[in-house]
Amino acid sequence: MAEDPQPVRVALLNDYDIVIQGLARMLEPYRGRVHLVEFDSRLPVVRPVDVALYDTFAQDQADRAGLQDLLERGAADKVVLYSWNTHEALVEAALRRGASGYLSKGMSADELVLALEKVAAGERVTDRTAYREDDGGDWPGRSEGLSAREAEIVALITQGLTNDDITKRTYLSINSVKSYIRSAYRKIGVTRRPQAVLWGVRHGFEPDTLRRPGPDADD
Amino acid sequence: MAEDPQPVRVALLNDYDIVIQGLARMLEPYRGRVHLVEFDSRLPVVRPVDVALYDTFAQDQADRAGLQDLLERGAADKVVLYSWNTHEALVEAALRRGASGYLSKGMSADELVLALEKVAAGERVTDRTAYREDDGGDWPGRSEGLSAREAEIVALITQGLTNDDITKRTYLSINSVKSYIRSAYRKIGVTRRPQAVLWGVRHGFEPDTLRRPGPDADD
DNA sequence: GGCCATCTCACCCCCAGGGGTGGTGTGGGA
DNA sequence: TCCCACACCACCCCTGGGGGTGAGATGGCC
Repeated sequence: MAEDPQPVRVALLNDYDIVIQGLARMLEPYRGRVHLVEFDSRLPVVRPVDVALYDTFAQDQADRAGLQDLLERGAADKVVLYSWNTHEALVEAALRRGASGYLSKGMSADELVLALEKVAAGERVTDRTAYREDDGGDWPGRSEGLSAREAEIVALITQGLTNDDITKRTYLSINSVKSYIRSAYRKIGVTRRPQAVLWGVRHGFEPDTLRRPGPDADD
Repeated sequence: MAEDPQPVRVALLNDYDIVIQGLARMLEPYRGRVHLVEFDSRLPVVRPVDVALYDTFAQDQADRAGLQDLLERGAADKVVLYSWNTHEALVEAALRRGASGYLSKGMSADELVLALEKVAAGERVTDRTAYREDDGGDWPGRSEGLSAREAEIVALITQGLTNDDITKRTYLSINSVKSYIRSAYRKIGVTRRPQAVLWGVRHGFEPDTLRRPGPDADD
């Protein structure tokens, strides 16, 4: 490791600031190897970074979206997807669209940092470890008892998507989506979608539009 | 009129401040006869007034609600309903529940002021003039092209009510409710209820919780 | 081992909602 | 007179959504 003494400059991307904050907390112990330069929700990265880490919670899985839209010109040329959706087809689609890596949320923080370093060094890295909630990160609704998946479904409902839209966004079957809706509704105490939307609006499930410097920004 | 030189002290009540402001603008030219003392959204009247004028836009029509809950003890003992719902049964129910008057939004401002003066003088006043939008007042969504009735329906949707709930709140048939929904959705550019809820949240259709002194308050 | 949580999925049934069509009445403006 | 807007209503049909039941897999804890 002595051959790569420069920390990797990283931007964290997701539409929910709480998700970014959770990721930043996960990477906090590794600030000697990873510099957190910028956090962006629905805004492109403007500061120069080595890697943009895009958490796919409740948003495009990069199977359609243009990855280059995530970055201002010159900010970076490496985008890494960080997701719990690790279907092989999805991973391949993202790589075909120019992603420099596709990492599973099932990785430990240590593994994640190592993977970021590899990507910064020019490798293309993929990992499909099964996701488990113990592995760090944060999401809206966690303090209200929602699992990560339930929270993602509620976030997509709060964005106004139909169940069918949600199947396409999450790569789940309609039956799985309905199951998550059922369990989530029980936890948040609603029975109809308009109620769920209102609950989501009032509990931080609307996407943020926000750019913030990370602790290691040069500003 | 020389026999009643004291202006009537009035509080205006409705869950949407824009509705209160519209009503206040309507009464503005009559400030010599009507003192606007307090404006309350979802909070009880605390300042002493002669009459509390309760606009029923998108809320209980006082057919069930306790009118006394609208007032702090000692604030006033006269509540007047101001509504475009003028079914005879509804008027009677409200009077039975202690309302001191039931006034139609179809009245002119002049007529409204006269009626308030009568109520303050101890009379029980009812008016069932047919409603027309030209007659003053304001509502959320007006600048977006919604009629008063369409706006009320959208407000109730934004509050999370089902269509059946709305029939009970508005005294309309389910088919009328659906018709209003159709026309409102066309105007605001949505096709599903969750979208309508989000639109409503973003366009001032969530109820306010607010108490404000009127221009004539003694504070 | 059992239990629980989470993820994922299937199937059945019914309700809530929304598209469409059509209609009546009132009032105002050209 | 016609047209438009608004209020109000009916009926038809279909979609979107949500309740229920059941199942499988994994992992962690007692």
